[in-house]
Amino acid sequence: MCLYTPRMIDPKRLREDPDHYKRGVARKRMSVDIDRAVALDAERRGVQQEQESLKAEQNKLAKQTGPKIGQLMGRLKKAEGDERAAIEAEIEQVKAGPAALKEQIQALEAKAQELSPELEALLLEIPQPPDNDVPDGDGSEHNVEISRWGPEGWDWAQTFEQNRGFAPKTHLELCESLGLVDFPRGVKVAGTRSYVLTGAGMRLHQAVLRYAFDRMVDQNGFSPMSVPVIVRESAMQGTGFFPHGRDQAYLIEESKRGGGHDAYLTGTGEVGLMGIHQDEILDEADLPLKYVTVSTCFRREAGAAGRDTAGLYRIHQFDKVEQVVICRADEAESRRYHQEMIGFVVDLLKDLGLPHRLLQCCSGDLGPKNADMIDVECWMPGRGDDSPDGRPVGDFGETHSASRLYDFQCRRLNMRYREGGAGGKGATTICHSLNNTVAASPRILIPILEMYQNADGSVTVPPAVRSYMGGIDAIKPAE
RNA sequence: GGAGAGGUGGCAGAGCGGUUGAAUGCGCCGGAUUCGAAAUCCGGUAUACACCUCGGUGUAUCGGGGGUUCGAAUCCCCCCCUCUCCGCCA
Repeated sequence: MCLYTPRMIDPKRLREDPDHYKRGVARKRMSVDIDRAVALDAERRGVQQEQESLKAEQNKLAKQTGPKIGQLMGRLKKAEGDERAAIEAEIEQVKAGPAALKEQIQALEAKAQELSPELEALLLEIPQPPDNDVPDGDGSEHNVEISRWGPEGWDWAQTFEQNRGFAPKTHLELCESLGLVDFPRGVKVAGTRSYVLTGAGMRLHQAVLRYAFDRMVDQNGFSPMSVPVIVRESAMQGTGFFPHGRDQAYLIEESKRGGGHDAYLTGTGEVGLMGIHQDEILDEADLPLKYVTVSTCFRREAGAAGRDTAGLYRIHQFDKVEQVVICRADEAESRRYHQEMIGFVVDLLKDLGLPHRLLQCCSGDLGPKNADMIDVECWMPGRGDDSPDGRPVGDFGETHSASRLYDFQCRRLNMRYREGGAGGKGATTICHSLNNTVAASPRILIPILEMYQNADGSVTVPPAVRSYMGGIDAIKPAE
C-alpha cells in the first residue's frame, strides 16, 4: 500500500535519522514538529502492519471459503425442508470467519484514516535540510561572499563617481530621462509595482532576454522550451513552492468555474520546466536533461509591503530566462552541475561587463526546498542607503539564485530514472534537480542602465546585446 | 458556456463478480538459429511499501477515495483527469 499519497522527504531517512531533519528545520529557522511527524508515522505504520497480517489471513480464508460456499450453494438448490435450513446455517457459519476479520480490518482502516491528514500535511512541510557546508545563519544578512568580479578598470575600493568621473543617476532617473519606462501609466493599468516598458526600454529588455536565451542554447547546450505559466496545484506542490509559498502565488479564481481545477500563475519558469517529466521514469542514458525557458513570472510579493517600492527592482510581473538540470542521484554530480550552472551566469555577466559577486547563502536564507544556494548580486550604483547629500551610495542587488535540491523536488514530482537504461531491469531511482536564473528582466536592466550610463545622460548599449538592439550603440535622450 | 464519451502494465488493447497482477500484440532483455544480421523460434520482462536466514515472503496497486460482498479491474457513490461534438474566440 502506498502510505504517502503526496510525496515529500524520504520517509525511511526520517525514521532512521529524525535528528537530521530536526537540525535542518532549526538551521533553516523554520518550525515543523518533526517529533510529531515521526510519532504519527510510527503509529500509522503499526496500524498498517496489523492490517496487512489480517488481510493475509483474510485472503487465505477467502480461497477456502469460496469453493466451500459454491459447493453448499449447489446442495442448497436440491435440498428441501430441514436439510435446507441446515445447509443455510452452515453457509452462515462459513461466512462468519471472514466477516469477523473484516470488522477488525475496517476498524484499523478507520484509525489509519484518522492519522493520515495530519501526517501528510506535516510531511509536506518538512524542508530539505541544508548541506553541512552551508554556513549557519538567520537570513540574507548572514550570507557569505565567495568572490567578486569587476570589468577592466573597475576598482571596488572606489565609488562609481571616483571610478567614472561623474555622479551616477539612479535607474529610475535614467528611465525617466530616456523614456524607457512609464511607471504612472503602469500603475494606472495594473496597480502598484506595475510598469510599462517603452521604446528603447522595451527593446533592451527583449535584447537581454534573447541574448541570454540564445547563449544557453547555442553555447551551453540547453534545450529550448516554452512551458505553461498557468499550472495545476500539483505542479506547485511538486516543485516545492507549496505549501510554504502559497501566499506568494496568484490563484486564478475563474479556473474553478464549470468544474475546472485550481490554477496558479507561476513565479518562475522552473515550475513548468520541472513539471514536464512529472510521474515519468526516465532513461538513465538521457540524463542529464538540461532545459532553458523564457517565461513571464508572477509574484504577489506578499509581506514585502514598503520594500523596494520604487523602480524596477521588486515588481509583480517580469520575464526570466531560467535554466534547470535534471541529473542522476549523485551528490558529486549535483555539485558539479551547480558549479557549471553558476559558471554560465558568471560568464554571461562578464560578457555583459557587469560587476557582481557570488554569495554562499546561509541556512536561514535557503528556503524549504534547497540543500544549497548560491546567489549572484550585481552592483547597482543607484541603490543603497542615501548618503548625507541625499544620493545613494551604491549597493549589490540580487539578480540570480542557483539552487541545488538533491531529490527534494523530484521525489514530490515522482520523477525517476531507470538505471542501466529503458527496458532494462535496473532499479528506479529518484532524480536530482537544480535550477538557476540566467537573466531576469527588467531587474537586470538596473545594473545595465546604471553601469553603462555616461556623463552626458546617455546609456551605452552593452556590446554583447547590440546585435539584438538593431545595432545601435547608445540610448540617448530625445532632443 | 451547452451536450456526450472515457480513464487497465513502457505503449496499444482484452476482460465487466471467484487461482486475473491481469489475455493478446508491440517494445525491451536473455538464449537458439546464422559467418554476422534480418526473419523465425524459445524463455523472461510492472511499481511501491513492510518483513527477511538476501533466497524469498507478505500487503497494496486496473485514475484517486469510500461502499456493497465470504470474495471487486469487474456492481454502487463521491472526487480527479482526459477526450469528442456544438457555441465563443487570440
